[in-house]
Amino acid sequence: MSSAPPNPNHNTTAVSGGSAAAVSPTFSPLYQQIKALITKSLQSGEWKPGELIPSEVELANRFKVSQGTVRKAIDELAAENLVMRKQGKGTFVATHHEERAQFRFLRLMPDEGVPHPGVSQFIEVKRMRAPADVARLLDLKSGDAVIFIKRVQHFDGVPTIVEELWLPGLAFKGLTAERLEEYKGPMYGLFESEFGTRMIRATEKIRAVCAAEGDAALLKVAANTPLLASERVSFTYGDKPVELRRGLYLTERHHYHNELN
Amino acid sequence: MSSAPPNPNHNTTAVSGGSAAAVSPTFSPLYQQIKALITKSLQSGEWKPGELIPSEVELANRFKVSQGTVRKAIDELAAENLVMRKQGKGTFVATHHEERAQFRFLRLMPDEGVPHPGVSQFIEVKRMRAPADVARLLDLKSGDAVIFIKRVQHFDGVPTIVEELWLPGLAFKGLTAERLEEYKGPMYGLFESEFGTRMIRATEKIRAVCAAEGDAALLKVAANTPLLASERVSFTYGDKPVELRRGLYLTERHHYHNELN
DNA sequence: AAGTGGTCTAGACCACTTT
DNA sequence: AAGTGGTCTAGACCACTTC
Repeated sequence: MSSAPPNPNHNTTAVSGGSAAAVSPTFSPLYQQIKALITKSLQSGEWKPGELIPSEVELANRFKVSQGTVRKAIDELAAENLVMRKQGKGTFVATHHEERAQFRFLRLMPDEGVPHPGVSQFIEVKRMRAPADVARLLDLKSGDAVIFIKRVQHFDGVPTIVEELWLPGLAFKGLTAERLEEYKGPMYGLFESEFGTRMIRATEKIRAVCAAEGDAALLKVAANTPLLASERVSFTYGDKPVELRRGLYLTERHHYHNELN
Repeated sequence: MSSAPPNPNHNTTAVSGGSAAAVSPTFSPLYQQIKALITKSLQSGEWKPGELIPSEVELANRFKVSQGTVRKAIDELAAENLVMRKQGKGTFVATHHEERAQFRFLRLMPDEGVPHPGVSQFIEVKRMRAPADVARLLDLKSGDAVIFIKRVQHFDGVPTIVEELWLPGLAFKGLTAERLEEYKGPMYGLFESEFGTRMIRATEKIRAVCAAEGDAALLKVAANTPLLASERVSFTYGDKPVELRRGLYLTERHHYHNELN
């Protein structure tokens, strides 16, 4: 048989995405363009958390590139925990409804034994106007509507975390104390399923502080007990901040675990 | 011209490494075997930190595999920060003598401004016998010789970190207070250059504690000031623990920064 | 011009899962 | 048997660096 002609389809041209809109004139590698297109479909909800995305072969046909190029794009998405590959089955959209995803953001581990989910006690849930510092971190305007949540988390019956959360009011319309109370599982699962907002990345600042009287009472410890103070900002697709969480961790029977690579 | 015959060189056979000793009968993917061979050369010091390793083409010839397979092996080593690729130049053994490597393990950042290296004040350097807890973490026997170092680090003239280190005596023979004092730059650079021990990974446990009187005095703060307590174990090739570091961080003008992905 | 890593393609076969 | 991701090969050209 005769060989296929060499195909000089190189990266000075943007991908021609079937009938999709032409890609804007960025001249990044093809696989990065493909990655961006797939990310767009994830963001738009075309493929929902937990679902199977099209196979590599199908995506390669759709985008008119080789399977290897699609593979490299998906490899990076898998490395960023946006999708999960399962040999023989396919590639799935990542979800917070997973054993493994549970402890990706909460790094507080028990000194003894294996980590297991805590029990939430909601102290306060209300709508309010964003203070300046909250607005800045969430990329909102000062005074924009936000939802404020305060809760205590118990592990083995011991109150261990007291935390305050701020969420953009617009994206979390309809989030009430009742919804929170009745929901089983981690809050990120609720945010993902009910509000279509998936946290994919976060930055955290940690300090040591002394427990103020109110927080000490909630944690049932003496005032001035040393606590870990964490300020975490979580981001969804497009590096958009969508949650501010300020937590106080009691580290007498727990520690914050980190891997440095 | 005639085409080259398809080459059914598949992964049920171990790599035949030229004149090197035959690989033990593990049946992992070829690129993992190549990765292990390259790691071995890194560990043995065949290529030293900062040096250029052989090109992908040369390694492919040496190991009798395709360039793509070598590439995949090196890709993973680069992701683990064992080597660094530079387009057009080659692949280099990672080193702690690098701007970028400086803040890979020390995550304490100033609240304002950019991070810059601290100034060390050595309090104590001595040889001693490993207490049980230190021995356990360093994978030594209780009573084995270790080197103990206590120092304070100052940032902008402000004492901010007091830390104690334990190193296996065997690997760090000849490490004295004088060597430490005269050495410019981060300790990991010294360990790498002078003792051939390169830290490649670490695990850290963090808690909040109250400053004891001695530590408070060193940091020039009131006793009972809340401090971040970090216990870090660093590992070299082969997941061998080679450093235990217990630090107390003053987090009044600094914070511990973490990225959650 | 030559050498390096970076991208892209095409095709083969393997390992795993489902039908 | 068919479909999926996983591995491996071979060859082409690009981008960057050095000579």
